[in-house]
Amino acid sequence: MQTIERKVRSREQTRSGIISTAKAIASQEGWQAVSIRKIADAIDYSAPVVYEYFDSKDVLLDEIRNEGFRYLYKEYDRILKLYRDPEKRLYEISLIQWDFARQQPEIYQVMYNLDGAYCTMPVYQSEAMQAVSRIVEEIIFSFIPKAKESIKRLYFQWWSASHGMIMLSMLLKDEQPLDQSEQIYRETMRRFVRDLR
Amino acid sequence: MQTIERKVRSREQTRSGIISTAKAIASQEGWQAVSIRKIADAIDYSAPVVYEYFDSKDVLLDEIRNEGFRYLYKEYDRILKLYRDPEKRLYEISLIQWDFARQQPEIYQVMYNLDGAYCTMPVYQSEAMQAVSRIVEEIIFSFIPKAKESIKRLYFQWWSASHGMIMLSMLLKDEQPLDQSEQIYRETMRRFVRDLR
DNA sequence: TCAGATGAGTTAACACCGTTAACCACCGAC
DNA sequence: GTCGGTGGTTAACGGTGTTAACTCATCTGA
Repeated sequence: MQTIERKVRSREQTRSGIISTAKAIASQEGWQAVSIRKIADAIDYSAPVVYEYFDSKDVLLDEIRNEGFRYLYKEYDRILKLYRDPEKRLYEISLIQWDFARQQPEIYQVMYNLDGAYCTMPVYQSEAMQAVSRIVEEIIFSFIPKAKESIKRLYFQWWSASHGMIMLSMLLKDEQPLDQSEQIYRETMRRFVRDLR
Repeated sequence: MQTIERKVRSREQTRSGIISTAKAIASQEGWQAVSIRKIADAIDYSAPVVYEYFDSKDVLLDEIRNEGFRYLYKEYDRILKLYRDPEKRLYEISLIQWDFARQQPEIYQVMYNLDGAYCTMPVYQSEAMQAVSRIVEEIIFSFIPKAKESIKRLYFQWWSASHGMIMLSMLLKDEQPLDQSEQIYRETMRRFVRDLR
């Protein structure tokens, strides 16, 4: 008789298999092409087993989205340990945001409901997203200790600047090479951080 | 026998009927809920007649998107006639962008493939979008006459700043009131325009 | 006036989608 | 040896975009 751990491990394996094939399909054919049946086929199961792991397609997408935010959190945390200067920290975090969107665009898409990816759950209610927000807000605070409202405002501006340019770069990538966009992005974020002083 | 004009007019009426009910459904239930059959029902036809007017759902969405860009173009043009100062012009255009996104979010969504709206045709190939780009680039040029590359770069930065903040404001509208976001938006765009000097 | 063409609109179908109910076969326990 | 649960299946429901085939009225030309 297989131990209970063994069963749990196997469950977690197929669960992460569902997630990673969903991401794989999205990466190759776009989120619009991701369907429960296609995922099930890819992992050699019938469609209903997917529902043993995720109540709906929506919560599957939500899980992938949260995975994305958790990944970002981890990376931001790494930067926190790597540098002490708040200016440097915020700039490096901006770069991570760029690299993430560039290397895993599907995840970035589902995080912001971009390009056919559509997840009903509101982003701002995601615990993982709030953790990410908190970490950046803390950096900004250590930078210029102001009232909470001001910090929120500055974070909103930083987020907008970063996300806006990333989104537009992806949108125009066939017109304006990504390397060029990256250069402008770096300069813009550097300027933003500098002007914070 | 009804004249040929009469027939053409009727055709154009049902055509614009299709477009406006698509927008109406999107406005009330989101783009995800927009289906050919639902549109057909609303205009008291069967589904296939929609295909007499639009080859596919995709080109219907593309038409709505282009309508959006044409509207923006018209508004920008109005500003051009209203003010002569390039600084004022660019700032006013930024405000139009905001009002447009706020008053007709469905259109804004389909223009940028946001929130479940998904149109395959690439935006940057839209003639209407390019006209909008040109008009803003010309304003920036009259501002600071530089090489074409620099203008494109500045336009990209302006567009990013505006679009990024608009998108995030919509995303966070239940957390951060839109009026507050608008205030920050105005200040940010004002600063952008000022720093251009 | 009557046959034929035209064209607007329909129904029915195909293949897919998310989701759920019903079922089946196996495997450990008593 | 029979029972219950567990992991998996098939089949179905209502919906999607899209197309082929059909109907039927109206207009055209002889």
